[in-house]
Amino acid sequence: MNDHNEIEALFFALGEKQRRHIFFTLMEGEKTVKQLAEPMGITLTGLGQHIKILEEAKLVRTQKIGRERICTINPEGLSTMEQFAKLHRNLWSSRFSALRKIVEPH
Amino acid sequence: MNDHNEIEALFFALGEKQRRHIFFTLMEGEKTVKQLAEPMGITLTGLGQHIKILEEAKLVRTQKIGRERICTINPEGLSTMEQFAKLHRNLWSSRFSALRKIVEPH
DNA sequence: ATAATAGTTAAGTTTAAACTTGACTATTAT
DNA sequence: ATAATAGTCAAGTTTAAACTTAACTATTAT
Repeated sequence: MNDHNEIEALFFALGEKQRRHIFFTLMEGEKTVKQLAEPMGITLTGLGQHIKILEEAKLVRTQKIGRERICTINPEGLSTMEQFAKLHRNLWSSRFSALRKIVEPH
Repeated sequence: MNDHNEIEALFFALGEKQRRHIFFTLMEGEKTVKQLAEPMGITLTGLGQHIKILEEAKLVRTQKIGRERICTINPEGLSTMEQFAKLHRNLWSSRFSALRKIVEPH
């Protein structure tokens, strides 16, 4: 399943506090690697590693303009997350109502 | 913000491979701590620690019946996740369309 | 009553992954 | 041309959190 790896990458990426912070910062508008790293008190290398993980999860997009890398939100990740949550909530509740039919027959 | 801590707990919980596996296993039906731990090749203690984190994230519910602890899915976590994804996707796309208005005025 | 089973708690160990360093490239500014 | 800036890469260090052990409680089975 290709879909499964996408979900794995998504939860892995947002499972880390600093990456969640980067994501929420980018929600307010695009930023360079430098602009993200500085207020976090983290090296450019460290930030670059986080960005790569967020990109793999399709939560962030980047483009290199001149010597700087501009980072923006990629809505695809959030969309995948919404689909996932919706699907599994529905799967579970249909299973639950099937159970109710057995436990409470009439 | 109370809401923010809920999200933090949610992503932290699902950010770990073993906990995602526990979650997907419970989607198929309720299991005891023992039943979850054994096929994973992990101690009851280790599993108990994961379950506690999943409970705090409202992804799992447990009840102790006799000497065993029954674990089931708590749909509240998935619901919170869906709301979160929907809200932020909308926030971002409204910001994006505002940007398009400036960049492409007519 | 005793043994076995299921789980819990505190404390220590191990490991994955977060983070840094140092050497490097590419771009922009002086 | 040179210096400064922004970022990258490989390799090593550090840390958070995953995991275990050992001693314990509570419940069920013999």
